[in-house]
Amino acid sequence: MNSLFKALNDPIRRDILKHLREKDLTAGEIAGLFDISRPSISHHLEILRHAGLVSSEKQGQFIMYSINTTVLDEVLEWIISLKG
Amino acid sequence: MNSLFKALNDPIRRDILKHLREKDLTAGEIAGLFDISRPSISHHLEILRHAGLVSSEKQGQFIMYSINTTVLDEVLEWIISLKG
DNA sequence: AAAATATTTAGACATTTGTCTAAATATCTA
DNA sequence: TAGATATTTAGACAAATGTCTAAATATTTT
Repeated sequence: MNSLFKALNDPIRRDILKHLREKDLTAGEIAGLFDISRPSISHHLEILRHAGLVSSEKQGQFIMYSINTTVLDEVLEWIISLKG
Repeated sequence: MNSLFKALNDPIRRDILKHLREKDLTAGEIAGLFDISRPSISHHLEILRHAGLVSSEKQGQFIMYSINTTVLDEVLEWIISLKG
């Protein structure tokens, strides 16, 4: 729960998720979409991965990232229960 | 959007919202529910207020806080659009 | 095998965040 | 009007966060 809200609390990470919604992307492709360094993107991806929001798979020398939205159900339920 | 995710990214603030869901509370009553200082609670309340998640009304020497869940619709829509 | 490419890890650094104590402001009560 | 109560504001400080450059690891290509 904590790691989910934490992962969502950054505009770059939210933007990464929006892009991954369209299609899977390699770390390099994701880095190319933003004006920050590759190591910084790598760090953001690790936070998203730790929250379960993305998964990664090594494909040769590339690493392909995909979104996993099922963990967001927990957030949805939390918010909905608050709106009750 | 940013201030909303930021406000939600703290367990104490999320807990304050859960309590306010039950009934309106004064700043002092809220402070009594947690093991941190009154100024810290005051600071958390200011962040929630800034995000539009709570509103406050002065009642004599007290300040009564209420939850406002309508701003959460924006978050809900963001998440749902991500789940597509 | 060496060079090139893709990505992460390590370490440094400035900014933001959450907490505290002390002081200020406002309201109520004797 | 004093004193008590409720809350915030101000300022300090440690910890967390986001960024960077340099170096390490792994894979592909020549």
